[in-house]
Amino acid sequence: MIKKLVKTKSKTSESQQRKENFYTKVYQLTRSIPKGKVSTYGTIAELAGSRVSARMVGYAMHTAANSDVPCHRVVNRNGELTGKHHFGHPDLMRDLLLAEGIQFKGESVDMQKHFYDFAKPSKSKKRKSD
DNA sequence: AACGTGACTTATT
DNA sequence: GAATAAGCCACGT
Repeated sequence: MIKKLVKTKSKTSESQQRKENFYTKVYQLTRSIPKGKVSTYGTIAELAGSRVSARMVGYAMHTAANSDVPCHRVVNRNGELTGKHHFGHPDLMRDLLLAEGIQFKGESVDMQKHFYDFAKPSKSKKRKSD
């Protein structure tokens, strides 16, 4: 513990760091999704920061759309390809997922088979009976 | 700097 | 059970 108050910079950096950290986590988590699996915004949001809203995850994706982040493996809690319209072509996302071996249910991903739980237990965390 | 918008989710009506 | 409201936080105008 040599120095802990080296706040030479303004506090602005702090908030900036926080959000960058959040994005980074989101990227990491998204990248850690194995091929043939998908995850949801809510899950990632919780793992990236239990306080952040799932919306930010989507935003992070948009920001990371140019990175190596497989955004197509991230869908909403309903398994719907909500962000398909952001891939350049509405059908591109579905194509990518299909190429990964992911099965579809109409316009949505078959979550029951492809929902990737990063570290969550087999049982839902707060979902009721579901 | 206020306002609107958005790749979400949950609760209420 | 579909429609509406509200919470969430960052970003562009």
